[in-house]
Amino acid sequence: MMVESASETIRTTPSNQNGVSSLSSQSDGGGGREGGSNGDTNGEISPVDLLHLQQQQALQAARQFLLQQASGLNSPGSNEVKQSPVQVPVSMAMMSPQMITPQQMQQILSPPQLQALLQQQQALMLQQEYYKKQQEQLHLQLLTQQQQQQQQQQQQQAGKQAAKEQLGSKQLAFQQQLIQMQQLQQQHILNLQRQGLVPLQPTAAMQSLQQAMCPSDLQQLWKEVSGVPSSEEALKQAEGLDLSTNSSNSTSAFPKAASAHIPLHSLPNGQSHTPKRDRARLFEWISSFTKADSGDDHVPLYSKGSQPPSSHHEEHAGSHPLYGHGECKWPGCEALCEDMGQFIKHLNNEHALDDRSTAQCRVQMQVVQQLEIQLAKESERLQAMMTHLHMRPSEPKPFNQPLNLASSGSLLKRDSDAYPEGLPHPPTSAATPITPLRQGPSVISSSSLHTHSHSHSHAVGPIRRRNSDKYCTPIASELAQNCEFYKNADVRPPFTYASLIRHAILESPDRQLTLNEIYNWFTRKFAYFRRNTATWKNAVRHNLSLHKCFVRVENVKGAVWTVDEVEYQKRRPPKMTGSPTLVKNMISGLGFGSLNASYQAALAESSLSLLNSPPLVTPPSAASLNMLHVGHDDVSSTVEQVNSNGSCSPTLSPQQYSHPVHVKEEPTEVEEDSRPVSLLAGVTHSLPLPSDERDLEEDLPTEELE
DNA sequence: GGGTCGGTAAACAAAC
DNA sequence: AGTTTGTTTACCGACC
Repeated sequence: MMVESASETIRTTPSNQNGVSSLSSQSDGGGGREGGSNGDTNGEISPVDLLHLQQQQALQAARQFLLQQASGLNSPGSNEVKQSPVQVPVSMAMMSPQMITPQQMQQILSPPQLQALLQQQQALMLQQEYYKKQQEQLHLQLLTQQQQQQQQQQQQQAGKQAAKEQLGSKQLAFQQQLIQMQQLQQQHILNLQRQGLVPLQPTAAMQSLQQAMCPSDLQQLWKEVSGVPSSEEALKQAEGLDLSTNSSNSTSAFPKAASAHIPLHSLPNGQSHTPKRDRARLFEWISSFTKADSGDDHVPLYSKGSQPPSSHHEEHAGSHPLYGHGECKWPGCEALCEDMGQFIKHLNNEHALDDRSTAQCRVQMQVVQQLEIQLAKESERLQAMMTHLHMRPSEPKPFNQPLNLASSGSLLKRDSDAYPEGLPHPPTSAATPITPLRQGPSVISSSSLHTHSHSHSHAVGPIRRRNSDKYCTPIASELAQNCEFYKNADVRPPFTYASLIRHAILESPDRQLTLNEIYNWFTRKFAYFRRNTATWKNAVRHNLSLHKCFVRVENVKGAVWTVDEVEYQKRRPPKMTGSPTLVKNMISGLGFGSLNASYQAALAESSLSLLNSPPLVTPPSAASLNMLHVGHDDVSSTVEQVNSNGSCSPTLSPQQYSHPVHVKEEPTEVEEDSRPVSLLAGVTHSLPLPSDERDLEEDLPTEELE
């Protein structure tokens, strides 16, 4: 890594897109320096820098995250959901955080993971701030209240006993609130930090809600919930005892939800519309709602204990949906109640029908609604996935048909078209936080998934992921899913230059590109390649020349580069030619023998992120699955097949299209596609891992054709 | 420890 | 003349 960073600072080129390459600059000491001219190293902060920064933060979070995992940290008082702490490959978890460099992190974690971490961290920071404020406010209030009390006591000493008592009790309540607040905070922070691993928690739910709603919605919602002091509350406030409202934002009742993003816009109590007016109407509204959609109790979300759902708030003999583990499960409450009786009392006292309660109820309904929507979506997706997969076994060796070509493939293809050739592509949304929202959940990036063992050793910035490149990374799918990410985040893509180049070429309409077009493709697709142009361009050229699989073809207009698939395949020597059984074993092994654990972890993770990820985000789903089976290297299947307008016959063997030079024809490849099978095979019979996984990839195809 | 592979640096030449 | 493109060599680190 030293080498890399050093070299980066030293050379790099200013040149940018338009191929103004910089090779020349290398020789002349003067011209160099472009690093600066690139904008990233210069005084002002470029979008890229911002991204960098954010990535750093995310990485920090990731470290923390891993540390927690390693230490088996699990939320203490937590919920039923006993998530296994291992959601990340063990190897990663074992690493001591200090040993993980940002670059390692980048490579260890898939882009989606990074995104998630980033988001988490941001949310965490915001929350912490929020809590801090809350606490400060509470303390302040406590103090002032004490003063008031003292004054009152002095003034009207014996006088108003009653009033005093009232005050006292309120103060008590207040203190209790403070304590609760702290508890909440701690717990919530824990939750947040652990969210990547433990989904389906109140926090997660709230967060997803937040994310599902636009900030303004949330603001309004929270204003309604908290910002608007009711007439009674106003009174309390006069006494300095207000518990439910806080100066600026949100309420103490729902610190969790309020925190994360809202603070950004810190709702300055601008318009407190919807005053508590007629709570009667509110109540009506609510009850109509509950009738409408609550045949089922959603409450369980908040009841850590497994209380059998009892009909609406009816206090049942021994159980109540809002009561569990000696705590009140009213959102944000968690007051301790020794027994049911006490709880009922508490319920009636603290959560009576008032504005706050109704508002909270509304929020809860929103939460439920969101979750239901989400659930419906996910269910549907699951259904589709399952049906899709179940069909798989029937075609055990259909080479190439990576299951989901349709989805990822098409995506990918179009994507390329979207950009005019040679366009300088301004760092699109680089200025924004990595644009986590869109890409979302692709979660289990193949790389992360497959990178099990030695993956973390790619400490070095360089792509250098042999394994992934070889048999783990389906560039096509990975790119398809994370194309936005790579486009905007200054993260090095986990692919080798060769595979990237190949991808670029195959992705092109004619399956041939000029050098400059290749450059453009790189810069277009990867923010990372918008810097240090001299370096990577040199690498590209180097690769083009070095690898036989890249064939230079003289064209009318000059020279273009094409891919000789056969050669490309040769690069990795096929070890086992195919005994079907062997192959089969390999496949299964490939799919799951080695991946089993990580695969499952990834799966869990994916579902997790699903839950956590904002709906806005493209639903994770299919995509992630896609990667799983398309898990072969590079571009391959997706690109080829889809790209060729469906014209490509899946059954073609590499040999068949071996004309190096005029490529453009029907390409190809069948290669790796056997992977899909692997998924199934792996699932059904998880065999011991094969010795060398990559072989499969390449060999299969050939043999399959027979 | 040696081989392979991928990334990087750099020298050089030919073409533009 | 300067730049781009292409080739080649060398070195390093990671992985096997």
